[in-house]
Amino acid sequence: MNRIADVAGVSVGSLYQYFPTKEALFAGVLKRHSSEMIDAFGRDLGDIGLLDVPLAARRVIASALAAYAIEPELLRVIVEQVPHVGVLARSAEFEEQIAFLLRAYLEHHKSATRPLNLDVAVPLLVTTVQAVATRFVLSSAKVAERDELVDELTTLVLRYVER
Amino acid sequence: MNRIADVAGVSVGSLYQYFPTKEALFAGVLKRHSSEMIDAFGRDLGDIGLLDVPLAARRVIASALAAYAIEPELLRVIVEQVPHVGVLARSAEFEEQIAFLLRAYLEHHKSATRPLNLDVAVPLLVTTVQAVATRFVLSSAKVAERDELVDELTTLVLRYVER
Amino acid sequence: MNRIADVAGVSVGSLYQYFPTKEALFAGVLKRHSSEMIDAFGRDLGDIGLLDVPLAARRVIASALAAYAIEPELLRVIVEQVPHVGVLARSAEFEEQIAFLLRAYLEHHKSATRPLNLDVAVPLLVTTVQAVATRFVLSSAKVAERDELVDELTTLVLRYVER
Amino acid sequence: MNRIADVAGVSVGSLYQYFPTKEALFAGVLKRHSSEMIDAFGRDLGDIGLLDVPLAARRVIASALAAYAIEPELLRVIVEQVPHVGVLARSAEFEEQIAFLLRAYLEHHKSATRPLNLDVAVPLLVTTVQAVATRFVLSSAKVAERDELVDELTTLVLRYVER
DNA sequence: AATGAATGAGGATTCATTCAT
DNA sequence: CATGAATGAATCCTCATTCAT
Repeated sequence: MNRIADVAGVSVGSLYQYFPTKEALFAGVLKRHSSEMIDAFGRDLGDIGLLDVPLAARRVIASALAAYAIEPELLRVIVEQVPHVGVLARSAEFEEQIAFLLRAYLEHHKSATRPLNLDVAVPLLVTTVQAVATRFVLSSAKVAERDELVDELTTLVLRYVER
Repeated sequence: MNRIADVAGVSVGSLYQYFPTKEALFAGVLKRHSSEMIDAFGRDLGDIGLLDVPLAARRVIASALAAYAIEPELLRVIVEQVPHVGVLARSAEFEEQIAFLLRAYLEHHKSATRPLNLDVAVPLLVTTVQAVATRFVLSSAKVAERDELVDELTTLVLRYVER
Repeated sequence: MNRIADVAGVSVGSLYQYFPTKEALFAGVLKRHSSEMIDAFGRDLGDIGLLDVPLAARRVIASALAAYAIEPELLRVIVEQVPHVGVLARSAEFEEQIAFLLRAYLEHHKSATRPLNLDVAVPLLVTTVQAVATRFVLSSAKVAERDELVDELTTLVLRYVER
Repeated sequence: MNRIADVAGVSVGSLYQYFPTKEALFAGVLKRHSSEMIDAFGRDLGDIGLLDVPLAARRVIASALAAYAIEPELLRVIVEQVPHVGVLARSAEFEEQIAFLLRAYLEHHKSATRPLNLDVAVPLLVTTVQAVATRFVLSSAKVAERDELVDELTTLVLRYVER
């Protein structure tokens, strides 16, 4: 906390005025990161209502990947250094959004997909996207490779839900 | 380290005779866990040479999930508490095994699958299985749900690779 | 460090705010002791410009002995307990002062002394005074004996340099 | 102690069979060093009965210096690293020998010297020789300089006792 | 006598948190 | 509200010593 205060250019005391605890501060950082991911995702996504399913899927996946990449250094620190925060809790809020969106979408296009148990399929797909996205960002791969990865992820998802 | 020694029923000094450092001890635990996962996986897998592709895939996935589940409490601690060890590195050895096996299998059955860039497809699938397995174990879901999850994962994988 | 903090009536943490390391604290104590010896010596010495050589020599030697005696307990601890600090380095700063003064004095009164190789004579005399002074202080001899010792040391030095 | 045992090629247990304590081991090393100094000194000294006083003095001083130099590395460790052993106690035995010899010599040649308080003069001279010898050895000066130092030390001593 | 694994008190250092100014 | 010196529990690690084999 002292080091953080130093870098932030304030005193420890001030830091504690805003965050009663180290964990609270971490939670704040995580929360802000989640929000920024959600915002970036929303902006990037645009209006997918007019797109057909394959294109919409690709757009969603590309936007999700982009969202995970907004702060690579922070993501790395979160994944590698922050204890007490399981992978599951890391970007919880963002994942909930994606899950909510995906579930709504799949329910709405029910007739276009094979019969799915959404309680299983949705977490499965969301976990997959989250894990692949995280690994991609942390591998610091070239941007060029992102398109190919998005293609494959899209294929994976589409083939899975297809009739 | 003192606490660990206490619980282990030995003195700190003895602990340090076997592990020169706290990190060394952690590394040892992780290594043993990896080995046990690999062993369990190998035993569980049995001979898949005689099975057709769908059954083989299901068996591999089921065995992998089971491997992740051999020590749920330890997996939870590893994922949630051990800093400096990214998700990616956590069960590195086990993942390498799976990746190696999968790549060999896909190369061998090349003609039975659509054309795949294995440098992308293999990490994609391995990451997926690892993430889903980890989440499943940590969610402490009932065993009954495992079969359904295995079915879905198998479907996901098979549909992804098939022509 | 904990014990020192206790005795000092502060917490370990505070101690570490002023001395980042145990060695730093030791260095600080040694430095202060050196400074105090130098100050005491300077005060005690007064103006020896007006004195003839024998009297000046006696005054210098007496002041040096007095300087070594300002903190007998500390001197004992320094000599007997502090490792990594050779006798030679112990009161390095003070000795340098004495050496500097002595060399200047001998150069200035060159004509009054026999020809001397100052690179040998100065360390010889300084080492002698330092060793005799230290031993005297640590022997906890009565003060009465100090005068006699000063007399003899003065004789030793004067006879050594005189024509 | 473990490290010492390793280097010595024995087990800690064996070490403790010969030295009940770390301090006892140090004492043993110191004692042996003293003895070796005494032996070397005796051999080097030879028969000074036939020499005149100046030559005898030079021989004694040269032999003393040589004795301090028999194990420079050990002397350095003793002086710089061994705590709980004051300068005074370091080569106690050897110094006692020198002191005994010097006192006997001065008493025997009483008529050839100025009147001396041997209780002051003997410790003074012995301390001087010991300090100068130690500093000389630890300064790792070239051997060539030893002769000059011996000359000066001899001059210092002879002029001090001369009528 | 030799061995060396086991012991555990001791000690240096860190760091989240408090609180008087 | 801000400051930052003070706090001290907690933690990692060392090393002299013991003792069963």
